Amino acid sequence: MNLRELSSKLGLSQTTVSRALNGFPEVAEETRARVREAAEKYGYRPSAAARRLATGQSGTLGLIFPAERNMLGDLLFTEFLGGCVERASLLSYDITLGMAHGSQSEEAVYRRAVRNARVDAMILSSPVIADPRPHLLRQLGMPFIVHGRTRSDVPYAHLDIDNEGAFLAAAKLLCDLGHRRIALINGQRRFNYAADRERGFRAALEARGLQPEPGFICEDLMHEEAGYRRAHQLLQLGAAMRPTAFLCSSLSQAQGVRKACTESGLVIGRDVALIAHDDRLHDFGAETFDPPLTATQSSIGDAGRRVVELCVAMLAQPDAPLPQEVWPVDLVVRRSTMAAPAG
Amino acid sequence: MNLRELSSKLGLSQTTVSRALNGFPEVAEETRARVREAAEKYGYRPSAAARRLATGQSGTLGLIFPAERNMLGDLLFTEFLGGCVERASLLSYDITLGMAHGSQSEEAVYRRAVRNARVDAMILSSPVIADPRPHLLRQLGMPFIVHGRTRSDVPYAHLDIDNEGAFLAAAKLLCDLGHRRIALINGQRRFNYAADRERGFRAALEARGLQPEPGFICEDLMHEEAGYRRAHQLLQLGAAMRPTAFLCSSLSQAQGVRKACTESGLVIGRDVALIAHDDRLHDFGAETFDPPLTATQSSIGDAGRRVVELCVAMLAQPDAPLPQEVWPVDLVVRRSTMAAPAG
DNA sequence: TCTGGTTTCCAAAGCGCTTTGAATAACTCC
DNA sequence: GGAGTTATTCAAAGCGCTTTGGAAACCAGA
Repeated sequence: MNLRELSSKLGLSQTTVSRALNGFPEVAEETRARVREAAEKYGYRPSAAARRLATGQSGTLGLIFPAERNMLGDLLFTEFLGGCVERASLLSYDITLGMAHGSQSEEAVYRRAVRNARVDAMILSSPVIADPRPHLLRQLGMPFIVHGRTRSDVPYAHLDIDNEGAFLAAAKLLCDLGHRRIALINGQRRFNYAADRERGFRAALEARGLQPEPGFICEDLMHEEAGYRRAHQLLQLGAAMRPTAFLCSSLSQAQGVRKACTESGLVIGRDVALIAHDDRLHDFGAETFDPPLTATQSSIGDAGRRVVELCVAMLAQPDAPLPQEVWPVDLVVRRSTMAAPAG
Repeated sequence: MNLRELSSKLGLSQTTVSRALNGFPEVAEETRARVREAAEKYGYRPSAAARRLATGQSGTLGLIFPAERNMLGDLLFTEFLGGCVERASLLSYDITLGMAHGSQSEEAVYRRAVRNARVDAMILSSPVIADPRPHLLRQLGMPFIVHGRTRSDVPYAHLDIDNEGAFLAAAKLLCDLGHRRIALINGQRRFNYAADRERGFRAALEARGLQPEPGFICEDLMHEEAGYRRAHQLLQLGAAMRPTAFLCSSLSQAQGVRKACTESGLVIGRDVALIAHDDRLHDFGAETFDPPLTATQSSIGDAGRRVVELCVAMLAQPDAPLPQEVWPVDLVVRRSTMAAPAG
């Protein structure tokens, strides 16, 4: 059942039927109701392909697999992706995935994706500090939005969380609890979010007149093993030198830290304070940690949903100013933080 | 630059240019070369939308997020998805993702995806034992291929690994090493792959004249914590009763088992034998386990790549018999298995 | 009754490709 | 040299929708 058949059944022109269905104002409400009813009755579904050809819009957003993959990174990506897909389907958009294969450079992947022109816009995730992709896409004329931020000399659409503010607040809290030797177990420094977190961390110490101890700022992957390894090493320093508090970039890292502490006979929330960033993965939250974890938290799934919303809005209003959102991050105090042990 | 412009520049008809570019035989090789060159020179890219409308094919495969999500489940899905996307892009296909949102039933998601008809075929992952989706899609006239198998009264396209054979072989190996008390830490039983593995496990014991001990067959999630919890519980049984060997459905579970063993003062490969299934995630393999793990292994990423190949082949030859592949699974013996301790 | 303004609907022109059915050119073979 | 092939190329008809530029119908006011 296509538009022509439907309109002939109704005794109306294709124009009118099309407009009735798409909510244009110049069709009488009564007619619209009749058309809607008939469309329902005959199970009419407009052809996506035809609409795409006619409008020049594909109704599709593109997302490229991050060039670097690792377990927890994948997990965060999946959660973000899930949010994107969910909201996109609500807005009648598709999400299609691209990926670098073999020897292809990331740039080539983006170029190809744009050339093939099967997407109306792209979503960029995991930007590094000076990410080349915004410049590239801008040059290629492809609308895009970044999940995160990066260095750029021109404005670009983005949604990010206030990583710097979050880690500033978390580190200040630790300082105010009397901690002087605080370790940061961060994500890999070349990613912008990790750089922001480090900056927040440093600023907090500085504001309290402290300096980070040498070796107390670590960058590593987002998994348990990394947290364990880093914490284990730092705890070897002996009671007078080792950190009394840890600030982690992910719950997984925090698990590793806890494990290392336990092995050293230290109890989180009594001997060692621990704060981590919690991305609110759907099956794993700081409140179910043992002990319940003080955390900076922000749902990465919500971010995916919002990114898609913004992206669609951007396409609808190409001349509107580029959306730029930075979400504040909650610091939720639970039982893993306490005053620094005396001495 | 579209087809009309290009062909007028060449002084050829659109037909000829189109055929030259798409490799039809009825165009002279010399003409084809000329056309190719001009296309390259002017950066001509055929419009996907127009092609879709003209051919009725969308050049897109659909994949729906598994209804149930959990960390390792997501990870396996991501790895599979990565394989799909990689191969699809090589074959000039797109992968679009769908997802259940909120109250929508899984069936509704599939129905909607089909109605919207934006995909040529769908890829089904994580089938349960009697999965309703093949029947549904068949009825809706949507081509599909299943990654895994399920109960069905009609043939359907699929690619699976021989889970039953793998666990049969693994369990036999353990029996032949003298183990009598072997525990199976499986995935959730309602998934077909888990049921297959259990069947293989039971068959191996039976073939050796053994019976599974009560409580030694567990089903659980695919993560470390589950492995730890199950193993910990079984190891409480005391030296004469507890398992001397474990067979796990994933490396993550195996990590948990190792942890539980260590806590009980047992060493893998000396006191307790351990075999796990290794899906060959790109950043985590049984050979880097400590100790290197005897494993049944099969790359889930390769499966994704192959599924896409088969799917595309199926679309190209709709009348060919449905592809049905079941891959044998290697059992690689490493250092985590040894003869059962005496007694 | 006529005018000017709304409201409602329509015919037709694309969008850029594939594909059908033919026409033309080039060869072969008697 | 003409009939019968074969190798090339082409014009035109879709694919199913959106959208432009009117046209028809209706209404109130003069």
